[in-house]
Amino acid sequence: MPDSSAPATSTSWQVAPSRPDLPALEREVLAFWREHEVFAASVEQRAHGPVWTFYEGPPTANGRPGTHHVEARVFKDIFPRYRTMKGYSVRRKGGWDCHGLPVELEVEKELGLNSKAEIEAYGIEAFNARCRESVLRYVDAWEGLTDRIGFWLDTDDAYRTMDAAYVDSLWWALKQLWERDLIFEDHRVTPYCGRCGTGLSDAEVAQGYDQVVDPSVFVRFPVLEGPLADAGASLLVWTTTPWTLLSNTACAVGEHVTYLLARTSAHGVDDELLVLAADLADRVLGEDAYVVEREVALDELVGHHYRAPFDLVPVAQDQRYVTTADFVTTADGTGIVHLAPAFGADDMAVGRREGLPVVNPVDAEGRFTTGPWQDSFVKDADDGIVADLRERGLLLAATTYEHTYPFCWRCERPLIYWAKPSWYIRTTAKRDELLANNQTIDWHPEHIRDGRFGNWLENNVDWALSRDRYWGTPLPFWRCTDCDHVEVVGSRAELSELTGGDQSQLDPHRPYVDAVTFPCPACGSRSERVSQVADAWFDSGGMPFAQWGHPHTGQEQFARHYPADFICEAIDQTRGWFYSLLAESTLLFGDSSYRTCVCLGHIVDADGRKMSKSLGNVLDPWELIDHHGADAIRWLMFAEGNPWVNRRVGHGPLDDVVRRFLLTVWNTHVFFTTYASIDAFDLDAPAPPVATRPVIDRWVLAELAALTDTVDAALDRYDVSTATRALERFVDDLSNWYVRRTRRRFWKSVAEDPADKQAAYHTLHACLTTLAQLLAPFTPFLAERLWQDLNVAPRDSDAPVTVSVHLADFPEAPDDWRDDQLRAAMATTRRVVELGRQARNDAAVKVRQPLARALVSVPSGERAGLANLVDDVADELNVKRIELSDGTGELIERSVKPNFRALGPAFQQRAPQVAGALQAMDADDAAALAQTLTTNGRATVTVDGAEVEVTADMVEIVERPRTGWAVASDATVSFALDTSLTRELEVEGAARELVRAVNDQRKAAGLELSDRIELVVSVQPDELDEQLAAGGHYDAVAREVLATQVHRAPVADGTPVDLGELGRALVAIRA
RNA sequence: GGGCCAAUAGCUCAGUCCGGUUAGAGCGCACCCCUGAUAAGGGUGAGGUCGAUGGUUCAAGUCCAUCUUGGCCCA
Repeated sequence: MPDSSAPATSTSWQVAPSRPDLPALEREVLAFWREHEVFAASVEQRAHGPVWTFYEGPPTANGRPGTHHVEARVFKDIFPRYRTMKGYSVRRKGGWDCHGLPVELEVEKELGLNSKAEIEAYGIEAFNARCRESVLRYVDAWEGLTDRIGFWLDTDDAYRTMDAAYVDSLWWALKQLWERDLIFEDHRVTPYCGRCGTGLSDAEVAQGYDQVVDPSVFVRFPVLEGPLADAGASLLVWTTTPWTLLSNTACAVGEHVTYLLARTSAHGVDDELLVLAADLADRVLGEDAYVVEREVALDELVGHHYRAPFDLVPVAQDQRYVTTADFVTTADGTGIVHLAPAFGADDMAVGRREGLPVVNPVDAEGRFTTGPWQDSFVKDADDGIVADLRERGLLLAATTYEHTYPFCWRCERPLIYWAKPSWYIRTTAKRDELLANNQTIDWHPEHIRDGRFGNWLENNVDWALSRDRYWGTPLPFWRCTDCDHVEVVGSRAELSELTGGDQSQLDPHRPYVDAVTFPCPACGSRSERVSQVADAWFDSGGMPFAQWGHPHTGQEQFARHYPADFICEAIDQTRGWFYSLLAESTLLFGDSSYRTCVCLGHIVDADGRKMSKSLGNVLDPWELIDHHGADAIRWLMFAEGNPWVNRRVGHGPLDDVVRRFLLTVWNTHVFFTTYASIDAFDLDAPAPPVATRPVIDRWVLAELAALTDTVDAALDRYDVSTATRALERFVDDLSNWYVRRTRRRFWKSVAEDPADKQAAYHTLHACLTTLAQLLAPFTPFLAERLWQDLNVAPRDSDAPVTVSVHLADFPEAPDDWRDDQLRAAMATTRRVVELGRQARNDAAVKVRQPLARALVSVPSGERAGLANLVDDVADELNVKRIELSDGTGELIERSVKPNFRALGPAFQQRAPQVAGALQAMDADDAAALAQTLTTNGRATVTVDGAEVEVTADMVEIVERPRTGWAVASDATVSFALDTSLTRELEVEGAARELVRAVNDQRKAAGLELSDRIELVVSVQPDELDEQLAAGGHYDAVAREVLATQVHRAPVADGTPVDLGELGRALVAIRA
């Protein structure tokens, strides 16, 4: 890297190495950024620009970052970089999510602890200290990776959800919610491990499902009221958890289920009457083993009481009645569902609606607290319970049922669903606002809004806020031990007032905060903090205000940075951070805390499989970066597929990116710096006005202008796919058309045409510098290196030196670059060249062999544009003269191609017939039609005996050469090549052959591009030698191969050159 | 069981919002060309029932309905 602190001189072109070590190059760039504090400067420079806000969704730093984290982090980087270059003030405050069960579990594992009891025995103070330490342990690893992938994030200024000021803010928020009556306490059914004494998170439960065989029992619940009772009927109820029958408080039927009264003697009781779902009677009672007495209407069931199988736990008999629930189906069981609100989330929901009691005879270890099975683990009591039911004649049948059931991932014991007292946020009260605010968010992809996220909001349930854990934001709820008055504390300052002591230095974590008590404001008795901590999602959802300590501190920052213009996370955050952010901002501030949200898909391996430890296909991001470089990974993430579908990452795809894209950019760059260095190209030399430059220069600048517009517009709407596709396309155009076509302008000597050479240098330089700017948000390392090498810093001492591309503005193309007509014309030209190559190939005539002429036909609309570019076609194809058909020549045959877009609407049902008639025209008719359309703009055509009128836009006249030449055509363009050779052409071809041979030798001899040589050549037969000399071809060869002298003399050590039928030569070079 | 997404060449993906008559690219494969960007470049070829069925339409990869398969989320 050139030392950019020293002003570059006009001749100090650093020649880029042709085989770059991209990771090493990136490390140099990182050092450069560090040394010049480029990140800070890029923010500082825009300090007075309009504010554009990004919120960092805080990762949990208690484990090493993986490749999937790289994905999110490069997307979090690209848009802030882009906005910064567009002049916005973009602060990138980092953040770390510090609390939560995963952290605790990690520490438990380290300490060998297995239950809450063991944690408490170990001591909450020491345990939480370990948690704090554990969270910070990997911050270094995260910061290292963040830095290495070029994610510019201010980690020095990062917020941490465990900081006291952050917790203070959350307390404020909770107090706000409490004062608005949006917080309440109720029972919550959670998956629970009795042995570990802890509830499990959904994620934990998800990893512990197993196939089990459970009891499947059908139980009679005698009806106590109404005609069914008079007839002696029983409800038939099914369960796979007999132990919950002790807590039965109601039964549920489905509103859309048909029930019937069945009479059967097949199950141990003669002539008994049972109520069950019609659809299930065959399956449960056995086909032909019952008779249908009648259908049972829903209102014969709903509201009627029954006798529950157990009465061990006191329940008002009034509670045991039938109600409805929408989750009742006829997929399993009997269509009548037994409800035990303490042990099922659905049951609890119905129970809450009906005001049913929570009957819970089970202790925190999962054992019965009462009855004959007291002290048994509930699942172990199932057999006894079933036996008891059988004895009492209540059991109709007992079989087994195989299904998946959750187990504790830690101790492998079956989980139970168990009601615990919990604190809730009443989000359901604000459901309509949540839905309305969701509509204001610009989702990418769009379908998240009304799909996954919208549906989730539609079915909103109250947010279960509390966790019975240790390492989290303690709920600031103090409850009076006497009168149960709850006081919610909004900050440590408030706590100071309440306690009458200074709590400003209090660590607001357990156990310290648990020790703080104060006199109950209601009765003066003693208030103690409730034991729970907050769901860690509440922490991260509060980051818009809590990261600044708002409202206790940082109110201005909060006002300046609320809401976020942009957030970005993987799609699994819909119910996580995306929700907690929206819920908290809606409840607290009434709006959404983010305007745009980009949801990313997941990263999968090169074979499309999920990365998992068990498959052994987890990719260490460092391994990928060290091998391919960060830019390669970044480009892969941006360019490969859609951001929101799963993307494949691996060595193969990364190799591809490097070869196909990064090295193509690099090779072009190498090409430029190589020649700029040889020629000591002076950037300060006045650039020829664009309008005066050769057409190929104007073309590439027109493409560059279009590219700039495309990338700008795409990034503005968060569309990286369009942007990367356009960039790949341009790089290919630049490398494989512009440079290919202009190569010789760089290596020919300055004296030949100084202005042309200046134009070429300035044009390619503009392309590369603009490309560097456009690439800066995508591949910041490569872009920086290009920028540095290209000496873009102005050298007159007054101008400020733009030391980094990341301090530059996002490019805007000057108007004099734009030329869409030229772009279209060049597209046609390239198509013509393609066909020309095909024609040469088919005729087996080498491109080195000059040919006299070719005839080209294109649609009339493209003729004018192509006319300006035929020289390029001639040169590229090594044809002396390209004749462009003017549509009238004898050699042209015409046919008609219908344009359905215009024909369809005009002729409707008859369109196919009209099209058919047009296509069927012979060459003469087509020529006549073309003539009429050209003069009148309309013409009549006979279709099925009737005349119809067609207009010029309905047909395309296609021309094809009518020669015996080598022809290649596509739908609308034809290329006919005259392959006949004259002696002159053959001799010229021989000269070209010599040039190639000499250049081969130059290369073999390891000569530099600019080294001069002397050439010794001996051509046989003499006649050919004479003709080469007479035609001036030896002079031409000398110019091409930089030979100062050409000796036509015998060479003993010469290399033979086969000139085909013309003869042969021996050549040798002398340095 | 519900919701969302996906399905186009051997592989990875564009194209679908806004319908238009030879469905593209890259990689891979085969053959050929080029040889001063060369770990490149160019040409040709093989390879497609655009997941299935039905519908709308003059016209469907594209719009509608149903279904199949896979993925994610929820239950």
